[in-house]
Amino acid sequence: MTKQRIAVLTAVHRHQHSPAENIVTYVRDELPNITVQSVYVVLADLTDIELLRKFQPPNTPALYETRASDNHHHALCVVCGRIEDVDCAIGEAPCLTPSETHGMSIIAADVVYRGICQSCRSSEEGTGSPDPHAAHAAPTSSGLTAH
Amino acid sequence: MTKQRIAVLTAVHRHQHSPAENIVTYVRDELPNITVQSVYVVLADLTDIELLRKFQPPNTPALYETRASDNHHHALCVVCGRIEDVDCAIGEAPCLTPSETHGMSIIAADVVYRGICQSCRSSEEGTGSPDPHAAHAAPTSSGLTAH
DNA sequence: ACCGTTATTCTGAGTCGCTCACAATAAGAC
DNA sequence: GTCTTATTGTGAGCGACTCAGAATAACGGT
Repeated sequence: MTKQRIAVLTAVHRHQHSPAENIVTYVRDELPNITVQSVYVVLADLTDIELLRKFQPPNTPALYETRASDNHHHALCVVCGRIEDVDCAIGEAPCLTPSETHGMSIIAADVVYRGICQSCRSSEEGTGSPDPHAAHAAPTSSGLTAH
Repeated sequence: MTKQRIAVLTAVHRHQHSPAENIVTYVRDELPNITVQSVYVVLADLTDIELLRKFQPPNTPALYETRASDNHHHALCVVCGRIEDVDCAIGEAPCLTPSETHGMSIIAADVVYRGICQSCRSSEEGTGSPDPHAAHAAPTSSGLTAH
């Protein structure tokens, strides 16, 4: 447990669902000389130890969070990219009973809900045709992962 | 509807869950001069039209399949990387009722079941400690996406 | 059939996110 | 306080994909 690891862990703890690149900037507040590669290594190590969980949505760098051991899921706003944690819907192991597993023994199910978050929905109501480009262009006050 | 697009479509149809790179080689049986970039463009176009569906598991290039309109899911063997289609378990829209959506209106749920397929399970039974490295190293007789 | 317009494909370079090999450094054990 | 091992830092490199722009091919009208 080095100071770099603790710094990365607290950075992720404070900024859930952050990509590695953001973690670097957060950690550099404390350790200005830490390198990008070290952060990648530390993130991978902590993920192996299951102190962190890595979440890889499409078209996005991998995001890290500290809720690692419980098997929760994620809701992803397709407009602004916001991500929220979602607990299992149906009991403990929700989607763990697929209809036909082709002989596979299932370990876990990763669920990604795609939807539109409240703020994006209200800002789209005024617009005649919603402009998905605005989402990627300007993450205004709250960045993609800062909420 | 050009011959390139038809060739790509049939290639994906014949080789479900194939990455773009493999599609290139398949298509080149018919159109030896097609370029990698064209295949990428065609795959993106066909995905937009919803003639294809793009599936992006972690640590793997994007895979394409022709079952595009139905919202089915995938089971992924964590040892050999084999992928099987899985229909919805609980009714029509299985995991579409998360416990707390944080104000998001959910459009769809993508589910990835992680497990171990039958052949990997039987080959691991002999081994004292299962060696996950072998998985990435040698996809033995059946390649990662050829099954 | 010919021509023009638009969509599709090709060429070649470039980007992003991440990984690798290896040297330098720091942390814990004796 | 040294020694050994784990952790960081350095710098290059890779895979998968994207982009800008030129060349080509597919329709639609005459």
